[in-house]
Amino acid sequence: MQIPQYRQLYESLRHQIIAGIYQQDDLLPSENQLADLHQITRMTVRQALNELVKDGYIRKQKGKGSFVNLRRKTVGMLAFRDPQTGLVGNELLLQSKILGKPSIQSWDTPFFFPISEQEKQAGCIMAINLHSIDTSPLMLEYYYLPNINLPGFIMTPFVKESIMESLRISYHVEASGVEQEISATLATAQEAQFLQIPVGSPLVHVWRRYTTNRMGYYFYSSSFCYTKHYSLSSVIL
Amino acid sequence: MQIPQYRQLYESLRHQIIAGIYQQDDLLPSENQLADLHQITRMTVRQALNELVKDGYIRKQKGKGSFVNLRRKTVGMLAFRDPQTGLVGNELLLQSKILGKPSIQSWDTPFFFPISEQEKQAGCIMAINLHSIDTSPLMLEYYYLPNINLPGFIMTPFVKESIMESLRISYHVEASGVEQEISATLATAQEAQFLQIPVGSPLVHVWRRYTTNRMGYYFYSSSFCYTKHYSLSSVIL
DNA sequence: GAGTGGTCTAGACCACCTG
DNA sequence: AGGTGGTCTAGACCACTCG
Repeated sequence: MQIPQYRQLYESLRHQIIAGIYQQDDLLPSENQLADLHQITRMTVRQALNELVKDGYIRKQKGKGSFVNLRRKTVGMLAFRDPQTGLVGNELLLQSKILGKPSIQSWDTPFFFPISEQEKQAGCIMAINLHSIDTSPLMLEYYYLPNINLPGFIMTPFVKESIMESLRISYHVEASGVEQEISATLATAQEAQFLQIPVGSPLVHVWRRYTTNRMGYYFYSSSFCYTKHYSLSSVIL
Repeated sequence: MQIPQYRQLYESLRHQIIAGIYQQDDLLPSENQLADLHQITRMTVRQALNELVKDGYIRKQKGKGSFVNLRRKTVGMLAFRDPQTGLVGNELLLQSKILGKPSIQSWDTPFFFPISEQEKQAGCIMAINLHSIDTSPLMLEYYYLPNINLPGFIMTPFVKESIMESLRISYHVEASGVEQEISATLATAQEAQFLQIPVGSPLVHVWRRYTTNRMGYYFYSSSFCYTKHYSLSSVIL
């Protein structure tokens, strides 16, 4: 078996929800109906539906059924949101841009997160990403990648001007979880310059440590967010 | 059946993990062993273990087993953390205190979140909670509770000087999810006074909308966090 | 009363990991 | 080779919802 049956059903339903075939608060077929329809047992259907619940696509109610939920949880990532229009994340025209050339250097000591000996030996690829909406910068991100098994990273062109996308597409490294440390700071000269704001503006500072699909490989980021016009939103179940 | 068997096993294992009987990275008994031990089927054991995975108490690895994970995800809540010692949440001696008397008032207009007609009619219970570590204040929280089905709330003594605890113990209202909006601000005179910090200090400002186990009942909070010495941490899978 | 999701049983085969 | 977790089957009874 290549792809598990519950996964296929999950993807099928997920696709229909995203495509709008099932809409907000629509009632999905019952578990027994789905089981008959796909010629699988109800337990397998339940596994697919429970994954959809976990990922926020549907909600279940005993005695009634499974309903579509379009408000999805943002998995660890904070997404920008316009409090005026209510627009979130991808609905906004977010632009991403790599600043300068990524460089290989030694780790800052002390680094915010504890670094293993192997990571220290390997050195650190540092890259800077600036996210804007229209022409106004919102978030300045410093990425720190242990230089392990990423051949040619600093020479390879970036995908969609995004470090996360490049890791995913070019090296099949995907973030599977995030640990975040959040604080408030005042903009220094450098942050003020990149974000085109006055020195001393309040910024949300987020340190992140990403776990990945590559066992034992972590990477890190330090982000400065200007939240005067757009706040950071996250929905968690 | 009162309490499901998988829930009993979940609580039993969870208790043993918290109590330190199973420690970080310890190997739990295998699914088959747990099934034999508790005279239940493996599928029921798996449901218990999967809940533990979901709540971050253990991790599973195919071919090896289930391992204890003490780094738990903080469900929606941001927990304070001391970057020096690495202490998180309850390990720190966090003190909670209700400031003044809660009052029933009308909702601020406009309120940060959209308010339903029913919530507007009912009015709003406002209460202020201050969280400190030792004697230094860390977080100032304004709670906004729709005055629906909370008889005697403003007269009832609080449980552990905490609004969330009081809702849970006295009214069986429990938060099941959170939507957060995060921004950075500068401390006003009022925040500076409560938090005993200079006016103009950078603060993390968090607006929250809680979903609860009571269908259709939401409550809200607005928190100001002083992050100079302790950052806000959250781990999300 | 009929249908729904929640819980549970007693098996089975598989891919993965370790000795 | 033997044990582990991942997937799956074909049933069952229950509490809840609604007409």
